[in-house]
Amino acid sequence: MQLKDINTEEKIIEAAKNAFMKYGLYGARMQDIADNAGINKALLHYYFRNKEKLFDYVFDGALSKYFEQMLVFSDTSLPIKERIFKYIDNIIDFLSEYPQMSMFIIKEISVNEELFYEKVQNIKKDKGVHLIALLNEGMEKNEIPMIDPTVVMMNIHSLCAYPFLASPIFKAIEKSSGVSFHDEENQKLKKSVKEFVDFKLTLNKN
Amino acid sequence: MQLKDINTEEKIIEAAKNAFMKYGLYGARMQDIADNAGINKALLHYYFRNKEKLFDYVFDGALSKYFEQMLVFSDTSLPIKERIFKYIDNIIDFLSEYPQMSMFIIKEISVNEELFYEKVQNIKKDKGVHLIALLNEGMEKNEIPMIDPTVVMMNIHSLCAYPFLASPIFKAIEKSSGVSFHDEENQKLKKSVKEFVDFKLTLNKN
DNA sequence: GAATGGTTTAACCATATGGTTAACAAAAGT
DNA sequence: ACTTTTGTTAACCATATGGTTAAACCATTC
Repeated sequence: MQLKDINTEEKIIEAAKNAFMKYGLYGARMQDIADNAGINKALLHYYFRNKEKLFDYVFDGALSKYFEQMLVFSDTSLPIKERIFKYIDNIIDFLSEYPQMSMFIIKEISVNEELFYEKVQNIKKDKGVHLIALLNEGMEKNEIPMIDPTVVMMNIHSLCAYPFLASPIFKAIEKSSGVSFHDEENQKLKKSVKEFVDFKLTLNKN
Repeated sequence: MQLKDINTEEKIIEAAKNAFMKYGLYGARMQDIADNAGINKALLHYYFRNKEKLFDYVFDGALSKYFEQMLVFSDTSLPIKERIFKYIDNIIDFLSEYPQMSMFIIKEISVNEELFYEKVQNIKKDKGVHLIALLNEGMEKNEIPMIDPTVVMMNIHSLCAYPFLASPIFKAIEKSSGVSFHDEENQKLKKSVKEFVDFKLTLNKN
């Protein structure tokens, strides 16, 4: 029974994840989720009470996983740049495994920004420092050169995340076949982002 | 009458744009679109026949505008790097004016990648060269150093587009107040992307 | 004023949608 | 073996949804 219990709930979560990622909260259909989970629709309500709660559960899980990749920013045993490098490795590996994750988060933000902001404060309260704070710390400690932390923060996140979001755009527009994100492409992407970080954050350039 | 005719159609398109950008094809509601356009719902069908055709009209318009920003890649009166710089100016100005545009395109791709691919071929057939071809041309002409065109193409698009997509993420996660994209922020973003292009594409680095 | 073409409206339609309910089945507890 | 608890199902419900229809309205032309 316990095994069965977990299987039904997990089936629902998996199907819901796919549906919400693709169609969003308002576009996803409960009957479709049930069909894809191989269960009766009433079970969605038995386990998760309503559509919104199911969505919240799935979305909160996605956000938590996303923030986990940033924990390394707090790792004071590493120098600033190492932390950033490690984050780059983390986030690219993570997004390669869950390519839809950024899309999911970004899509839902555009629908309900205020709710998102609230969720982030709740989930993030114990998730360590952010990249801007880290960059500011690096400048104070003279570990990195003077830069605009906001712009560099945006640049780094952009370089890491956008390729996964825009992979189909690249395919269609640039007729590029090299954007399927296997290990080799991930390594290239990581390397290029780290080169950028070196370019921006190496002290001996000044 | 002609004036009146244009106004109703434009009202519909504007309201539809907002709704589809926010909720997608399946999440947006025709009654909401009509309400926000200040018209009777039956008019949506009178002018655009059905939801999908209305969506196609809006989405095709968005794609066309997006591709217009890339026309500069074909401008053979400019050296390679100038074309890329001009594209950076174009796309950042464009996305600053229509911040939801990338979101719209990316969101819909994730729902229907095949249809998107088809549309791109249709719309793009006379829209000039792409960035990868341009980078390859630059390397052949020895205007730029040897680079991986796919990776650099991804980097440039990422740096230009992601900040507009992820602005609310940055606000919530990084508690950054400097991500509202007025002229000053745009100039900073343009400058940082061009610095990256210089870093990657300047010959005397080799 | 009547005819014409275009625009707009309210009512209507068939189906879809998220959610509820009662009955039944299976598992756990005594 | 019986009772209680948990899980599942099919049917049902009230409302929402995209779309249709016929009539009314509007503006222009003759």
